[in-house]
Amino acid sequence: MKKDMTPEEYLQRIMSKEPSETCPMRRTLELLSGKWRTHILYELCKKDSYRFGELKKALPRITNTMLTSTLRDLEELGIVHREQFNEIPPHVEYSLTDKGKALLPVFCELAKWGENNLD
Amino acid sequence: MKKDMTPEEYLQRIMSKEPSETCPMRRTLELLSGKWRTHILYELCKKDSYRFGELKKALPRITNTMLTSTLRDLEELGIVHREQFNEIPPHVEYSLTDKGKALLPVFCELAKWGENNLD
DNA sequence: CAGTATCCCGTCCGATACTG
DNA sequence: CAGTATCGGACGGGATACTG
Repeated sequence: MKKDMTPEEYLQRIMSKEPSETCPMRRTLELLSGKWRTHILYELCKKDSYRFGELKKALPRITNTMLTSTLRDLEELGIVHREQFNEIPPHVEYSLTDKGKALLPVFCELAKWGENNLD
Repeated sequence: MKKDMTPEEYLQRIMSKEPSETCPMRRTLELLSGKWRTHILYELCKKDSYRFGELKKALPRITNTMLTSTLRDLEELGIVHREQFNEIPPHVEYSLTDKGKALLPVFCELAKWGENNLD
């Protein structure tokens, strides 16, 4: 985005280029939909890496099943990296890939919106 | 956000202030979750106002039921404004409130992420 | 035109128990 | 510790028909 473009102008450019059905925005929104995806990603923003149990503690209402399957989905999308250490007891670490870290500005804007517009 | 803060620093500040369960971020993510909410909001960014049928055409896979109920939800949250003209045939216009327009930078960052990271 | 009203289905998701 | 396996239920969401 050129420095002299307002968000409006930038969006205008994006929107005008794309047919509505498969445009990047729709696909992006699709990627991030699902009950837990954004919550997990936000959590992963906070620290360099997380172990399974840490994530579970940070998101107390998620179940094992959902945490596992959502992490797998995000891994497959190239947003989350999973590193398995062959130790006993098992040891796995989750972190954001570069693609995942690129979401940081998104969360930043969401945070700002929340601060200014909630309640 | 002060001009000299990086997104990382800003997020760091947000995150450190808040207990994890009811923090603004979580509540914001909650607000925007649901299969159609972000799609409708993105659509509403494109033009000053939409009629019901226009939105339906722009989102061909949504059903009447879902469009109505999601719009009602967003109206209740103060994000969408509904204006009803008492004419025959009926005429209703939907637009973003100021709170809704404040989401523009979020969509902007999402668009950028999509451009750089899809495929 | 801008919706309701109904009925109904599939998948998402949770709870619980178990394991390498 | 970091998960699977299994089952079941709710509810998000679809299709269709109808209306002020």
